Amino acid sequence: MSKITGMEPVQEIPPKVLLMYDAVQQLIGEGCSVSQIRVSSITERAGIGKGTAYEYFDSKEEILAGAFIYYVRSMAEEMNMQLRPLGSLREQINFIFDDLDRESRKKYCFVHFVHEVTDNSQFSRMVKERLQENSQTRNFAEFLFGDIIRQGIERGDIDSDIPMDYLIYTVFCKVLTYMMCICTEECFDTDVPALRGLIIEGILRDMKTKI
Amino acid sequence: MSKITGMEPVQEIPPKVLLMYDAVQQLIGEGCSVSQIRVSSITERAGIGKGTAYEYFDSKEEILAGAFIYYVRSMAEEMNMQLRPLGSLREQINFIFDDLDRESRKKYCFVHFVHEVTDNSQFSRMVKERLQENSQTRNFAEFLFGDIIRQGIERGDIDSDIPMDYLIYTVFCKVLTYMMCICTEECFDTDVPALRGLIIEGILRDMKTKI
Amino acid sequence: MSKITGMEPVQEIPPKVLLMYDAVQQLIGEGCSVSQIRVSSITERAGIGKGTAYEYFDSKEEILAGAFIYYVRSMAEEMNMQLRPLGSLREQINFIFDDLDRESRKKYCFVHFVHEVTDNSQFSRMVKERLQENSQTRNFAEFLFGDIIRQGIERGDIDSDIPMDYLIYTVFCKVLTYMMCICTEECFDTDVPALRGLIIEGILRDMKTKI
Amino acid sequence: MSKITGMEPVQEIPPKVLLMYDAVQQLIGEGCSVSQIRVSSITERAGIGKGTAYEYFDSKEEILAGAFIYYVRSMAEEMNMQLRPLGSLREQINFIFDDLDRESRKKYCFVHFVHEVTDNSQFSRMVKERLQENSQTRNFAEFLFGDIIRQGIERGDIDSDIPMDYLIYTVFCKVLTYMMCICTEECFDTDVPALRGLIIEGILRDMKTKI
DNA sequence: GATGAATGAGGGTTCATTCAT
DNA sequence: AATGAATGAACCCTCATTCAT
Repeated sequence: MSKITGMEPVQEIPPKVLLMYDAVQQLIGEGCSVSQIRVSSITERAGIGKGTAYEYFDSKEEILAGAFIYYVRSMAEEMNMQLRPLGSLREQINFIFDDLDRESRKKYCFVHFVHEVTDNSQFSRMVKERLQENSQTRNFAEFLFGDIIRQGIERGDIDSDIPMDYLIYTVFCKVLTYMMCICTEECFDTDVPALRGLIIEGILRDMKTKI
Repeated sequence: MSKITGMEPVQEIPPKVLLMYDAVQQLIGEGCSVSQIRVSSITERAGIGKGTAYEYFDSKEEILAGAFIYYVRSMAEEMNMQLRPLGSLREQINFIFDDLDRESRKKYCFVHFVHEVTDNSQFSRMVKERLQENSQTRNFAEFLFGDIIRQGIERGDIDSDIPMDYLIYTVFCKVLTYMMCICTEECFDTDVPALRGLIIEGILRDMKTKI
Repeated sequence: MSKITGMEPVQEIPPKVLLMYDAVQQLIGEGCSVSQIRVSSITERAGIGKGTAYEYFDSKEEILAGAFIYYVRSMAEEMNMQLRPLGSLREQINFIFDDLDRESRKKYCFVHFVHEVTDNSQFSRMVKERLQENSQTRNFAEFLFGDIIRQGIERGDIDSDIPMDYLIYTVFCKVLTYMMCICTEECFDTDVPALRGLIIEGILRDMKTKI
Repeated sequence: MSKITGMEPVQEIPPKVLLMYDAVQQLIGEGCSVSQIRVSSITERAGIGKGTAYEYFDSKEEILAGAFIYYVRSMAEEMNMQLRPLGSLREQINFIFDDLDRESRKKYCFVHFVHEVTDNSQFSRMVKERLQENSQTRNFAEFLFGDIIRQGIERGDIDSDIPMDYLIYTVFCKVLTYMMCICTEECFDTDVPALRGLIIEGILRDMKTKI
């Protein structure tokens, strides 16, 4: 049987695979680095047999790739669903930040996903290629934020003269900045709410400023 | 004997330990993920015996922690040495970006370092705490960019009303964004030079804009 | 339900079991060593479900035992059918050798069968005992070659003073010699046709020579 | 470090590797089929750690290949050492048969070795090629019996007009036949001593008979 | 009777760590 | 101090077997 890649339509993903994806997210959220994730910890969390993992995937690496790809896809979809109804870019960014505040698992998964696609490992390349092959978007930042930026342009919140790539990377970068603040706040006792305000103002300014 | 922590004064670091640090940087630069780095590959690169690694460090994790900490320390020192003489923040940022363009090893090491300090793993916490304990700076972003920002404020390039944390995180994340662009350009055919210009303008604007 | 042993009368063997026996022969003929044969590869070849195998057999070992036993039984029967009409021992041996030349699958199956009954493993013992229990012959060499030797004695081709065991082992050994030649000819570029002639002359001489 | 192949000069074989070779021979002699031999059972017998096996060999298959090759090499060497002083081919064959009678381990190892080189598996091919590459002999039968046959020709025991290949295969297969008799005697109550006599006479006759 | 998804015991292999030299 | 052969715990993966459908 052909194996799972992570690009399957959501409704076609077998339930046990969804349980595995969720287990990976839990483990990442709890601070396991990718190398510390064991196949057995995934299957135990998922409540399935170890052998079952290999019914759906060829290797541990494939499991992780599938889980990561599924994570970005569902994050992108979720954002589009929840953000579209909101009336302004400011509200949308606030919603994203609230979401990250609420669910630390999401935060760590996002950070990990960024790690996976920015190092130059074999695994990284594989995940990026697979994501690209099967979607219309050119990069994963566009995958995540392309829609709300296009909306913002239509709405007039965003200056249409600014190159799309810059807009996307700017939003991506500011979101990442906020995430770094909240990821390291216990260590570096940062005044997170203050920075949050500044970050949001920064985004809005960048989106409106002609170059 | 007490072991190496990565915080030793540079002149007190044994030559074999420096060889090991360099080996780690080489491996990261070549696309090894941290989990793929073996103690044996480090010692082979360093041209020393495997047992020797354990004369200086208690475990593989300590080796990596030492190498990472040394990397940030020497990057910070190097930046301060080379950037101080430059006359403006713009020139300083350009110098940093040129440096990253030139040496892909630095780029990947930096990205990896960021990974290590933004996930919530045991290892990450240990590295962050050790860096904090032994330096006057509050977080690693300040460790890297604190000096040039303070210089910019003195010089008048940067608005002194903006909170220090915001300035630091902004520079840090813009630099990170640029690195992500160049790390993923083979995959996502991004127009890197164009983005570079926009990112630099963005930094300068963020540094000058009263909130 | 009582399971298949390999000793069933041919017409009582269920069709799916025959498909499995054939699959085993195919796999052996293709160079799979017994340890490399998987239950799943047998059932896939046979075009049946994996679970079905366990309707007929208790274990993988039983499947292989059944297949081996069936193989020798049908080989013996086939030889007797085809060899009896031939007029001389020489013609009969030539027929056997032609047959082995034609079908490499037979050759490898025969070699494998010999392996199975000459090592001193548990499996080997089981196969030998089962074959003995259910046939009148005293050993598998007699099982295969007993009939043509008895024919040869009646016909006068073979000296009746020579002990039966010796006659049987001699034929067996010479057939095995020929098989070793053709099994290793690619490796050792042997002049097979020349050796074939010598081997046949050797058999005929051994069968006629008083001791 | 480059790994062990089984073709190393005897004095260069590390002691732990010799212990492993011996363990393999013990296990085979006790009736383990090759597939039943575990790396852990080899290392336990050898009294070494499991990891140590992989210091010397790349895989379990390599361990077995090395052990088999070493077995044939030392068998050949031993035979040449012990058989050369004997005055006639008859005495030499008798010596071989006595040896096999005495040490059942040798018998089973020999039979197993023959299995390994007569099936058409990947492993078989590898062992044969390796043996051929590194020795002057053309095939493994010559490897074992070439010397005593050449001696016999010089001495006049063997007719020099008979093709070498035939002589070699004949001796080889008669020896194999004897081994099969003694390997299966518990099962098939054969009169082994009687057969032994006949087999030896058969060999001598085959060696002297012009074609 | 037939199936194949699910299982988990068990094996091969890796690699951080030790320790005798 | 330096070494690297030896180790064995731990992990990935396979595959014979089961059982609900």
